[in-house]
Amino acid sequence: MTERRDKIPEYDFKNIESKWQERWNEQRLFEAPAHPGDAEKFYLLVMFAYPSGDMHIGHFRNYIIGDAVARQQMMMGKQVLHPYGWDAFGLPAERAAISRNIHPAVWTKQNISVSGNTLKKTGVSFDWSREVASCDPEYYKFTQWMFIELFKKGLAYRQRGFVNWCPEDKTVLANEQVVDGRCERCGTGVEKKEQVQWYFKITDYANRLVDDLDDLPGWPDNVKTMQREWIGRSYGLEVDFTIEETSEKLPIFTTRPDTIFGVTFMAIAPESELIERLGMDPEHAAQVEAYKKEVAGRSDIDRASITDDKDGVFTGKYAINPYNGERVQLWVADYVLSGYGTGAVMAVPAHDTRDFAFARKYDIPIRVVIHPDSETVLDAQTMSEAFTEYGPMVNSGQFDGKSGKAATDAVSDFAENKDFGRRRINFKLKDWSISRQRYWGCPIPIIHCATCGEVPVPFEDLPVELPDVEDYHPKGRSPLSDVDSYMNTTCPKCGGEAQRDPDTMDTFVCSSWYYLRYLDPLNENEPFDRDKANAWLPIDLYIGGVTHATGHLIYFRFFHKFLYDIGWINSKEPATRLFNHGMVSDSNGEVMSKSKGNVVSPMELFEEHGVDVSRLAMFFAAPSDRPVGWDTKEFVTGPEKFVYGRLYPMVENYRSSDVDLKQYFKSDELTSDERKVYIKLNQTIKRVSESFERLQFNTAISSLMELTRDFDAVEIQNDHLNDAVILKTIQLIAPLAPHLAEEMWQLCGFDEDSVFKSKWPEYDPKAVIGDVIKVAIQVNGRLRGTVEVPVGSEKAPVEEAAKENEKVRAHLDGKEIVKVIYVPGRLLNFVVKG
RNA sequence: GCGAGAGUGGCGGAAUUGGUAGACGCGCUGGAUUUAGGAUCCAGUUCCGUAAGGAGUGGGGGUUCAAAUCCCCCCUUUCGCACCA
Repeated sequence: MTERRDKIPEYDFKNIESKWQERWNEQRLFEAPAHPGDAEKFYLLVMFAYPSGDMHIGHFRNYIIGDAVARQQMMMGKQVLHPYGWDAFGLPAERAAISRNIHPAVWTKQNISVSGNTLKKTGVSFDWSREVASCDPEYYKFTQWMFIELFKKGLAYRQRGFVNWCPEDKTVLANEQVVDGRCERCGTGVEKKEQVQWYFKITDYANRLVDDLDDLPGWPDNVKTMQREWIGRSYGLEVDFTIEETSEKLPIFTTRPDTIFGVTFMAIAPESELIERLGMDPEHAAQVEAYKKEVAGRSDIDRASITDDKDGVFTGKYAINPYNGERVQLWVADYVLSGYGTGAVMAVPAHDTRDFAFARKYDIPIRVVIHPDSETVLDAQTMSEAFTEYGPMVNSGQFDGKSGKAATDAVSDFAENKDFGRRRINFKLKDWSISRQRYWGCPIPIIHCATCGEVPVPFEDLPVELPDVEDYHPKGRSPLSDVDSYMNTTCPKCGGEAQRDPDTMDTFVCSSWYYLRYLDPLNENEPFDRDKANAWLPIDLYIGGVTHATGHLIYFRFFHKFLYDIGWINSKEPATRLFNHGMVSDSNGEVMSKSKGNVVSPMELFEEHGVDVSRLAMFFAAPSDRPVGWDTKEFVTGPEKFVYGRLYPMVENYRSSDVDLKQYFKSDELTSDERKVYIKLNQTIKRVSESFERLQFNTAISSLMELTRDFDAVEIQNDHLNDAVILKTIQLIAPLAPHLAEEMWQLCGFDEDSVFKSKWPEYDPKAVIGDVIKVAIQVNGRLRGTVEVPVGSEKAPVEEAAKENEKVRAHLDGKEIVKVIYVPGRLLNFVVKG
């Protein structure tokens, strides 16, 4: 090995990496044209990142996965678009800046530069000419444009309502940003607060967001399931009950109309305005008031944890069931959510778990109206839990005997005919709250005028620039509201004195359309040119973490559909294939964090082992969708030996035979060793190509290791074959170890053209199976030996050969052969008796 | 609690989707080289057994000539949802 290394220049990764990075840059190898042209297009997108201090090893993994795909697609002849940018507005940047006492703008800019440098050092094939940062006025000008377009269509509206308030960050959070009742960012318990907020009416798109998931076969099922559940569509019936004395209607939503004769009480949410209009007597009114106060003091965390213990208070009032005219008690109960359905429920203790618990606690009657089947009879007195399945209706007058869908339909039809009810679809998904009372975000482009109301800023005046303020600290109201020069303006409509909206937008708004801006990043007049955008859309592969399943990935589909509706793009879904990469943790499976001191920086890795060895090590550690517990020594050793001991030294063996890479070799022109290597080569091409389709680069690398090992083990006389193996190996490894491959490619004499301009190898279909094949011989399903037979052998000769085998014979002796099963090219199984 | 996924050597992980389980790599053992260490190379490495042979893909059952792979029950684990009427 040492003698070999003397002949070729040592692999000096530092110089070689920067050499090729410079060259790619000069040649603009990764810059995509405005239109893909005649070649098939491939839009590869990795989720852009928030620019924190520096790149994490998890980012490193994410980007090299995309990079490998991009480079291979390029070699497959596609016109690839692989852009990158920065999700630069938002709370984390602002909080970090505050703790360092640096202005968020300065801090963000610094970090974009630091992270950008690290990224450039990894040699990822991003088209940097399309780089965007969501905090640039040229970018957020069009975030504001998006807002106004939504506003014009009535899909952006302002409303007073209960919001999730994080007392630590002093801002409102979207439902998606509240996890287990806590702020996703800082972990503080979220409070309910009433406030005027801007909302995007994403619920208008709820049906399509669910239905169109069926048109996304390239999305992982778990993400689609999560989105379906998050949107939470349910079909049911809205029925108007009536409040006894006031005759006010009390609509409720139910998915179980077939249980409506079992209603024994009603419950309304403590937040419901209806409570005030009930006309309760003073005693009950006081109890209800006390209960409301108590509930208001409960945090979301408490509410979530008391799932078993339901409580509530009786109002002293009654409601009438329109089906049977019965009067039932009306309660106020915490377990009724004000934000879902009508904020009131009909309670059927016999057939609903929650109602059952409540009824038992407060001694409310339980009435059975569904039986499991016609034989089994339930007894309300002795039931230990609610029966929540479908079955024939009983005690339900004219509906008795009907069950399941027929029952639901009959009961629903009845209500619709009598006009006291209607079929309805309800969603768990709520409108997207986007106002943030923070400084570092995209200003909301609305002017509040006393006479004209909410007036959008005219396009000519966009962007509404975020003013440079002294004090950007959060104080519970937007810091912008204290900046008079910003707030005071004139109404674009009437010219009178008016005020700007003081809030900024949730960063998820900024990240909902960035993939479109990449398609025309310098356009000053439009968010993007329609032709350019449609030429590249949809995204062919979108790579990112599962964490965004119910947040970003729903918002971004919503935006895409909206833009489709208003005629800006002609695809209904933004991305045809989604890939979730696995996370990187430390070797104990723990998240890397500065406080634990277990952070592995990609830069350290590059310094010590070079970018390409680091890449190979990461790829080799696990398939891309699985988590990796990173251990530098364990993971790097193998790939490093492979590169220095086997792969790179191949170049020294190159014979400059001027081989045509399209040439296939015929059996009779090769020795048997050569034939073996040729077959191995083609099997490897096949396996590596398949590995790329599944993004399973670990198996790609292992087959390349096998190929180089087998190649080293034999003497190759045929110069063309020798060189073909070397060149194709370089091509196959190129997307995974790009600098190394370029260097080797050049050492083999390809001075002019990048290996990425060469054509991805195709395998010789006649050479993926050897001429001779090993067939396993089993007796009663257990392996007793193997025989070598020519490819395509019939059963009889294989059976003959098998019987020659001593061990096999030993197991056949004295037994009766009942059956012989032959799987051509695989195995032969004797089934024996006795 | 509900839903989805996963469980294969000491470790990361393979297995053409029902057909020779453990590819490839790490680690380990022995040997070669070396003043020594490191590095490198060769051989071995699922477990029990000197061997013949047997057992073996979380556990138990089943289908099949043949199961890591398909079916049923259970255990463990990861993730998501968690009063959605």
